[in-house]
Parts: sequence; structure tokens; C-alpha cells
Amino acid sequence: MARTAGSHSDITGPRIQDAALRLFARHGYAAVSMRQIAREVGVQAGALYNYTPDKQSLLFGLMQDHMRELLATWAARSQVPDPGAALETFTRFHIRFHLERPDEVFIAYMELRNLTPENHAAISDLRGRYEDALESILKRGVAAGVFDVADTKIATLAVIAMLNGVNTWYRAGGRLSLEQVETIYWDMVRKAVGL
Amino acid sequence: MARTAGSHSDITGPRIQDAALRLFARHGYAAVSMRQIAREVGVQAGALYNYTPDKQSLLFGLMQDHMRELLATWAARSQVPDPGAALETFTRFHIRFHLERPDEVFIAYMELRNLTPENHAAISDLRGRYEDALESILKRGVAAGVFDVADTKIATLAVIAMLNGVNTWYRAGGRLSLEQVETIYWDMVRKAVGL
DNA sequence: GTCTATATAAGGATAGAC
DNA sequence: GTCTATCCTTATATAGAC
Repeated sequence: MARTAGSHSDITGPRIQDAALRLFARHGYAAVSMRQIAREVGVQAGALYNYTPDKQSLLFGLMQDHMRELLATWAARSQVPDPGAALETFTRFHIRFHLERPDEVFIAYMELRNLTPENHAAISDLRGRYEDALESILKRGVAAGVFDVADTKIATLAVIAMLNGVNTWYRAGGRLSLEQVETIYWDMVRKAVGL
Repeated sequence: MARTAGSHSDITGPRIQDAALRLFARHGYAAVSMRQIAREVGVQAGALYNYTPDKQSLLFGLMQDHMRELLATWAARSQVPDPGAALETFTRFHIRFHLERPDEVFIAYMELRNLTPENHAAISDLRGRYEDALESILKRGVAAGVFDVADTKIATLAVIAMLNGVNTWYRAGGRLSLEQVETIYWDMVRKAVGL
């Protein structure tokens, strides 16, 4: 729909983020122009700069928001004492959270190299905190003697990489329900850590 | 080094591919200009078009060469009859092959969306063939009753995603040798399929 | 086969009117 | 807050000289 002149600060901001998110995920940050984003929102390119100082900040904001929400949502979960149960909770949480946000996840992984060094460090730090959440579960399981894991750091990265793969193929309405997918992956994770 | 005028068709072609590979992997296809590639090679931008019809063909060629070499190298391995041994062979082969070619692997996974639809289909087909190689091993193991895998298609994607993760963190000369990394991942794969 | 020069288009970002 | 207009830079790709 064509837009007419006027003041719309309350809705334009989120619409810019939505459009940038979708376009960055689909075509990549470098391949998307500010004019494309503006067209999607229904404003002229110059108007975008009322909401973001530049294109880089737009990308960084999307990634930072995503990582912060990931950490906050996980932290809000009541922590399960039993390592095995905690690992199952993490596995199912990770799959569900990521499948609900395919565009955010895609950007968070694919556009790291398009961040300035400072922004890259900030996002890497947030990602490291999330990895630590999983590794602490693995360490507890090893300490309790219920997990058989040779290297908790590598196992952490291996499990996350495996779970992230779901986003590359899962489509709602396909052969398997989300619940079934969660269970299949949990079965593999469980066995991989020797539980 | 600065280049002078002259005829160098025998060496310029490979040098263009090398430069494009490194630059695409580092900054992303869309973010790299033909001028950058030319500067890296030591020629003017126009000279590149003696070797490639356009930038897209340069990307496609790199990805196609990589996938074909992956398939050919795997096919050249004497196929192991025992499913468990075959899976170990695949796991160690995949890790080693991919760690030896970090730039090619990075591009093959990150730049799919920058391919034209025709080129995308061609690369996806090659990737599918590689996945089939692993899935056929898993199917044989399930049929022989030695693997415990709920869904061979998902297990295939899960294993490959897990193994690909190595490329994001492994650096030669680090805490672990390549042999140790292979063994740690093989241990997780082995357990994940119930072997 | 490479160079210089250029056609043609698009990019990020800003200025000033409304 | 948005628009129009524009500055300035860069992009892919081609043409013709050497």
C-alpha cells in the first residue's frame, strides 16, 4: 500500500525492523539496500534515518535483540537440578525457540562477519554466554557421573550445531510434528552424551 | 606485487579463483567487488572478464568445484562393508576434508542464497548426493540391526550439521590435534546412532 | 591478455522544505 | 516525521587501444 505524508513514529520503527529482518534473512545484509527496506515499509529511504543512525546499527540491533531474548527466555526457566532432565529441557527449548524465529536465527549466524569489530565482539559475548549455559549442564552431568563426555566444550558446540541444523530443513505442516522432531533430536543428544 | 602489461592466461585464471575464494569467504559474496578481486590478483577489473562471464559464474564455479571434489574424493574411497566401520570412515573423512578447505566449505554453506535459481538447484543436487552417501550407511546399519536410529533422514542431517560445526572453532595448533578431534566427534556420532 | 576509459546503475547518507 | 532532491562513492560490465 502506498503511504502518504504524516507522522507515524510509533509504528514505523517496528515496521522498519520487521522489514530489515525479513530482507536481511532472505537476501543477506550486504545485498539489501536501504531503499529496498524503505520500499517494503512504505516510506522514502531518507526517513529510515529517523530510526537508525546507519545500516550497521540496524543489523546490530536485530542481532542483539535476538540474543538477549534468547538468554532472557532461557534464564527465566526454572532451572532443573537433575542434569539429564536439564539437558532434555535445554534441547527442547533450543529447538522450539529457534524454530519460532527462523529469520532471527539465520541472521544471527550468517551476518556475524558484516558486523564492525566492536559489534561482533558484543554478539560473540552473548553467544558465549548461551554456550556456557549448556556447558554448565554437561559439566554437572559429568561431575555427577551420569554423562559420558570426553570434552564438555566440544560437546557443547557439537550439540548446538546439531540442533541448529533443524532450522535448515524443518517446515511446519511437514512429515513430522514439532513434538516429534524434539523427541528425535533429544534421543540423539541423550545417547551422544552417554545417558 | 604490481603487475605489468602482458599475457599470463596460464596463471591469472587460478589466481582469480584463489582471490575470489578468499575474499568471498572473508567478506561475503555481495560485499566483495570485482575491483577488489582484481586488486588482489594484480590486474585491472576489466581483465577479470577474460576468465569469467560475470561475478555469479565465479561464485558458482567455486561452489561446484568444491562439491564435485567432495563427492569424487568420497567415491574414491574403497567402500567399507561393515556399517559401523563405514560410519567411522565417513566421520573422519568429513572432518578432515572440511578442515582442509575452510574457505570452500564456508562459501558452500553461506552463499547458497546468492546463487541464481538454476545454479542453486545444481549445488543443492550435489549436496543431496553427499547426504545420500551418509544416509545409505545409516540405512544399512539399521537394516543390519547394529544402529538404533529413529529417522535416517534426520539423523543424516543431524550428523552432518554436528560435524560441520568443527569448522567454526577448530584451529591448527590448538589444544587438540586433528586426530583427537576426529576421535571425540566419532565417539559422539557412534553413541548417537546407538553403536 | 591487459589496459584505460566509460556507460549505466545503484549504493549510503544528508539537507532543507513542509 | 516524512518528503524530495542531491552529494558523493561505488558497483558490474563493456569498448577499443595496445
